[in-house]
Amino acid sequence: MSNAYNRPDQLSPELRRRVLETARRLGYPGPDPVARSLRTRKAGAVGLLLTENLSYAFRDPAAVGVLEGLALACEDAGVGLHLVPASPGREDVAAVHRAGVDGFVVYSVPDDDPHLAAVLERPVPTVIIDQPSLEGIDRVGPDDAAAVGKIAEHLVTLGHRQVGVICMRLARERNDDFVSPARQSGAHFHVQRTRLEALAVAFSAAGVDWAGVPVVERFDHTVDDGASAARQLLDAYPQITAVICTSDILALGAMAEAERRGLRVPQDLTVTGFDGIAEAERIGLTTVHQPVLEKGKTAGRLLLGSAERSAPKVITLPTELRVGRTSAPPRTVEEPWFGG
Amino acid sequence: MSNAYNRPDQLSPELRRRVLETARRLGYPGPDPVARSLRTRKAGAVGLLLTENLSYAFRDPAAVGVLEGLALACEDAGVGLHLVPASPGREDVAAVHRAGVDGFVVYSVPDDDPHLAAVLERPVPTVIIDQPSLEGIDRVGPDDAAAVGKIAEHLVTLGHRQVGVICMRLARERNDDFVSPARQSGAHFHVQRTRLEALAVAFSAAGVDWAGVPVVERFDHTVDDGASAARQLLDAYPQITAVICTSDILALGAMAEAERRGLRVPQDLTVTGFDGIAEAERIGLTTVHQPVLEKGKTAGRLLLGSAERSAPKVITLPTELRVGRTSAPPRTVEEPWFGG
DNA sequence: ACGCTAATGGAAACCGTTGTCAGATTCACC
DNA sequence: GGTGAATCTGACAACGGTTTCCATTAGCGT
Repeated sequence: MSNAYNRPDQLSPELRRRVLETARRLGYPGPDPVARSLRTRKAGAVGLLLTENLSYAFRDPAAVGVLEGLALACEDAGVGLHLVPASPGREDVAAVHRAGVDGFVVYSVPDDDPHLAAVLERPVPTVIIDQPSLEGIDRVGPDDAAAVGKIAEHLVTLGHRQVGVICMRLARERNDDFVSPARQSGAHFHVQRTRLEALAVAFSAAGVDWAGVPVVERFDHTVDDGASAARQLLDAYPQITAVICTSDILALGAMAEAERRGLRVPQDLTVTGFDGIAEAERIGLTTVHQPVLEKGKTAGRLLLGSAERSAPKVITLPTELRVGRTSAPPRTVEEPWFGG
Repeated sequence: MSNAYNRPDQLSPELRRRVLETARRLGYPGPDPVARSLRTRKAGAVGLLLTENLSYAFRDPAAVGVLEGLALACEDAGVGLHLVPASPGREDVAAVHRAGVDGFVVYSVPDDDPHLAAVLERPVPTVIIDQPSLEGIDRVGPDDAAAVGKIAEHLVTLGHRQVGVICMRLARERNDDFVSPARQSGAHFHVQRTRLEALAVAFSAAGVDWAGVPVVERFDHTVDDGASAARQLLDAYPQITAVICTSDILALGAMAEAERRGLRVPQDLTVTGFDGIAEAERIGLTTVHQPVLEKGKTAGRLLLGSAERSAPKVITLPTELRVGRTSAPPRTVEEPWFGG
């Protein structure tokens, strides 16, 4: 029976035809995939863990890009992509245990997430994206520190010294407010922590007191949240000349808020993003582009093409500063028209 | 052993502790999900079949919305979402057979797709989205005919009689060109066929000879393809006063092409879309909004909350005409300024 | 001390497939 | 007709859990 379905070459066409015909007559629906998986020890699927509000995962083009790249790699290999149900709130680690997969990709979860711990306990290969390095685990991601450094250098060169920052959530608990230094350095989202640290280093080097730089955090990752964060930031610190956002989505919101309050970008206010999504490019946002599709694809390939289970690999993706129409030198209030 | 993990109440805490401790000492990674699935006859996952270029699925916000809604429903139920690898080109039906899932959701595949046939052969419940009704299968989708009717009525009322149409792919083979009547009526993508038919009915009723209305098809579903389709359409039929697109993405492309050739929208050219994606709303595109998130969520609920396997359900979702800033009466060439 | 009941631990059956292996059958060819 | 190869058949043991069922034991009352 098994042969008729799986190895047509081992038996005569006539017999195969007869077997299949009989099977159909008996209403046999074909081999059970689960039983097959048990026997062959191959699930034919890779699990994707992203402990995020799904609204985040699907509404952020950067995240969708990663998803697409991963799905592409899976499709090439003919294996399924199993999205593990893991709400941020629910501590339902069981879903990780229940997933019949040959490996996991972990993307953008806080480093203290119990789901992540559960994945690491499973005896299957794992690749992490945009996460802090873990002993013996493959990793892929951009050099966030260097990428943010490019943005910082760009702004410093333009002359900005009074800047404000808008960032995504830093921990599992909500804090839609200004961020304390402790919360900054203790952030559980690797990407956000790294970017903030890199900004601190770069601006400190330029003589800016980082402790005086306001950082506003938003739990949800939407354009509207970016706008409200910008409002909060500019209400409290109107002297700011540049708003640095850790994602393009937030930057789009900041742009909207700038327009709302009559600030011209970039003449009155510089806004920068991060990721390089299509819409950012369309409107000419100054940002750092990272190859999100490649990120997902590379992770998938790493996981699936694991013929050589040799040393764990760490792949760093290139990033590129894209100077658009949203950054310019600050307005020189101290040096009026006769200055210079 | 099983009891120790799954039913702590059935055995003494002492024994449970001992069992778990021993398991840990032996490096036992917890129950194998596949074996468990085999025995319990529950895979804990639903399969999603969308035989499309993944670039389509992930780049069309409407499709992403469906995906998000479905993922949301799965998350609520604590089951995984298994994306079945099915490229449009590859006839790798095996992937459908190999998927260990408790049910399938089928979205936006041609009605003659072998993958779809393979899904229907599997002895698991299935819900189809935006597909032609099938005997005994749950279905969810908007009333496409009525929705398109609203657009048509809007345009007819405005006075448009010289219209052109841009639609998505109608069959599995590529045809980036004008569409013959035969291809229109024989389209294998249910949604597209229905929309074209509804347009034909509405405009015929308004006295327009549908056979004379040019329809341009694009295989890929991108803004650029929408633009190139508009170019092809307007090059051949410059007298057209309204371009009807069967998706917002294509409409965005048509807008870009209009701008490129110096046509003002809506004064010189009316453009309409379909779906009601966020970006369309942002720019004020006249379109028909359909609740894509609800579509996915409803499908998921239907599949998962199947306590009552009674009669197959068909759920029709509401649509809403959203008149934006891209539709207006046609320029009255025959009746200049003194007309009236 | 005895018998009954309830609680508990352990053994065995089962889920549906794949892989192997021995034995039976067919067929061709010498 | 005998031999060998090729092909087919049928049985059976895993895979790693869950579930049922039975035997054992403990607890309790008389």
